[in-house]
Amino acid sequence: MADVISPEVRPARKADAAPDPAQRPAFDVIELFFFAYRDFVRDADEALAKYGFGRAHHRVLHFVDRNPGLRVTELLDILKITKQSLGRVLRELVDEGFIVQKEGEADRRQRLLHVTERGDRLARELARLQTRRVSRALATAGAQEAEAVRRFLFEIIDPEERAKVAALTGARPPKARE
Amino acid sequence: MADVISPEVRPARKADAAPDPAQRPAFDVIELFFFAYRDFVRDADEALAKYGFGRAHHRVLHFVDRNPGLRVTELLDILKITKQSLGRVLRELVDEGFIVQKEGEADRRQRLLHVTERGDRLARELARLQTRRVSRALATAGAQEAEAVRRFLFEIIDPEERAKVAALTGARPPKARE
DNA sequence: GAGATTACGTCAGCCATGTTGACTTATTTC
DNA sequence: GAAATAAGTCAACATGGCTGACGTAATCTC
Repeated sequence: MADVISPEVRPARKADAAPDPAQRPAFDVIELFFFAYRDFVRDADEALAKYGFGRAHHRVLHFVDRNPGLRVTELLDILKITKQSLGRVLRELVDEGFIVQKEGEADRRQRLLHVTERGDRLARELARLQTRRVSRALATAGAQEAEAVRRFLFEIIDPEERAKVAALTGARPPKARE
Repeated sequence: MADVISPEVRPARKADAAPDPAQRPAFDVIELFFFAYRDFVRDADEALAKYGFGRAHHRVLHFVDRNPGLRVTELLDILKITKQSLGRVLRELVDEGFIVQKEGEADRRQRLLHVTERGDRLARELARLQTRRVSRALATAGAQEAEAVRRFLFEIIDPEERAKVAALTGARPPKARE
């Protein structure tokens, strides 16, 4: 391999110091976010592997556990994936007895999603693992700092999505903090 | 489909209120983290699509841009993926002229990674998009609150990884805050 | 009551990005 | 000179996204 060394080289590094601090790239937060998320999902991934499940199953199980009677359409809107993608993982969760679908009483087209006892156990075990990590990370934070973390995460979310997320998580509604 | 309604139903919801608040599941933070990350990567994903690139390319480009002369082994350790996975993505970035590899001077086995002018431009454009989102989210936060966010993200990371991340991001070193 | 719409499911095929395992080449280290 | 290291590559496979096209049952609307 003779052409490994290319004549085209990287220009000298630009100084990180831009005039306006708001315009200086937030490299630190960007990278921390990447590393934090990478490790955040790891606990659950390992636990899920025992069941032959993946991250996609976790998400479905989690939101169904937290929102019993959830409609399929609502779940699609939460996860922002297609019906076909959801279909696969949902079928597996139903087949393995973690989720059941109950016909809607008012609207019999609906297949309202509920976890089984088994599904509830797994969902809570996964939540426990992630809670342990979150609790440790917030252990040294005061109430105000913990609230600052929640607010930061909330405001990273697309503005049009916030009302929905607030309703789901119990976070304060958007714009309600002035 | 006659067996939609299963006899197995979900048990009555357990109250969220556990005795010890540290043991109560941190559903809010868990869910906010999921939604925040989902939207955080979206800006860049859209920009990358124009080049036929994906998230994997972004990660490589980002860390090479930030760490000129990075060794392949180091990059693998940062991304926590296999050599084969990286290989594909890296080859594409090299082929399209975003990254060049330079033989190490001290150790000629090394293929030190550098971005090209073009790679630098794209990396910075992507960083700009994510910085915009981060800046908005931190706009109402004070210095102490912004620091609380960084600390939270840092402490979500696996303890054994923190020293490395601190070195990369310039975050304060682990345990250095007492 | 007929027709449009909605809720849900499914078949088929494709793509991006991860994995394991085996092996090669060049170079450095001991 | 042998062993270890840095990097690359081939092949095969899994997961979880996607699009497009359809089907069925139920509800809504006029």
